[in-house]
Amino acid sequence: MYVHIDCNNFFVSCELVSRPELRGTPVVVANNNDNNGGIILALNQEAKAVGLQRGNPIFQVKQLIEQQHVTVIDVHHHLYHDISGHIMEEVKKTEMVLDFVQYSVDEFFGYMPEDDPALLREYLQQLKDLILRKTQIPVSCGAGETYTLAKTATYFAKHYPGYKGICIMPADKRERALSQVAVKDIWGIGRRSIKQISIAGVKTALDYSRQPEAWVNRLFGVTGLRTWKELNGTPAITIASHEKQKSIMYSRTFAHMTSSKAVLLRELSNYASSASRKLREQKALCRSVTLFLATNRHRLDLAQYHADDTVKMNVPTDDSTQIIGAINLLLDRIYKENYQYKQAGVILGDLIHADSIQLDMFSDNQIDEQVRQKRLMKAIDGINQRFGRNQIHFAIQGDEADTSEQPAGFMRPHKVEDEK
DNA sequence: TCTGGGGTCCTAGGACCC
DNA sequence: TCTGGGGTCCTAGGACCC
Repeated sequence: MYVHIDCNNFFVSCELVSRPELRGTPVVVANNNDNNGGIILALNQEAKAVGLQRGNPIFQVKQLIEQQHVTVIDVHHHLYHDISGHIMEEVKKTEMVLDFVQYSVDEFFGYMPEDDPALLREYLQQLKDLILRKTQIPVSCGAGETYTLAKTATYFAKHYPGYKGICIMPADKRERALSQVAVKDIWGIGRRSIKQISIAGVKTALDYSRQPEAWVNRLFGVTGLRTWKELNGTPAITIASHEKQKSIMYSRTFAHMTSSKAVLLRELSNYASSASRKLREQKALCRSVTLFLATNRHRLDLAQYHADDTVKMNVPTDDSTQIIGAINLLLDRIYKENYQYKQAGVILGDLIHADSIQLDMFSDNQIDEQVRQKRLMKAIDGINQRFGRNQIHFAIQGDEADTSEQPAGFMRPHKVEDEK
């Protein structure tokens, strides 16, 4: 059967690893917390119990947070990325799950060549225990005949305490289970489709699965059809592995708006640097670099401007120097003065696996140059891994480069010249 | 005046997911 | 005052080709 593993309240669970004293108290993770801005990105059961919800803007629930003594923690995306990778490794090492792939930062899919519900439950319990022991992250697990059914099983595991975090949904229990899932809770049926679905009197996942194929196809196209097949026990969805990822994005909403080109360039150079590092981690190369800028869409009193542009790379690259260079060029092309920018980002697209590059396409000089650059990138990544993120970086990234993960007591270099 | 029948590739926008 | 940061796939329409 297909299996699905979902981390519980993932961002908060990650933060609680280093702050165990907060266990049992309401905790939320939010972005741009220092500015009192931002929204709730994740929360634990205790925080849900006092009435908070994912997506609440902090300023709207300020009072509730103070009254209920809720701890608000700033988001640390790379911590979650690292812990996620750790879980991935630990599960892979057991060799209990085939085709184990990461679906999102807190979710995994795989396949277990086993039909017996009792045995499956036992295996998943072993994995759940292992993950908790090795990473201190609690997870919920589901198993079913397809990815969609496995994920639905996890939904039961999370919502009904009786399952104790693990739910197996064999074929003979499928219809009964689906009759208890509202159609809005089906994976693949979004908000926009719900209206049309309710008009037809479809209320549960079972109702949906029993609609005629032609009806599903007409209203929701091939994607709706795939979900329909999966609910009926026929695998129709593939989960792409990490190696086949098609783009890498790095973007941020600023705590404070800026119209300064210099500030944007510094920020974007940092994003380009982080995105390039991710690229190298995945052993991938990009063939296009995109930059986008946006003003604050909530500020209707201010002039609005959204822009993006892309450059194609002549030679596929994972080189920070080249990617930062492209960003420089793109910013020149789309930057306009007199706008208050709130958000900006970098997208590396058209990814290919590094092995597939053909070196003999280039002249000897280019190969020399490429080899030198590769060594440089490797050295930079090595130093940063050892001494802390962004300890060594490009001058254009500025001295305010992300310092959030530096080991305590380690001094940053003061002069840009030193870093060369 | 009348204006084919095929194909590919690219892009923008929409819908979905976490 | 203050409203996230990632991703995927599908479709329609335009440019271009024979």
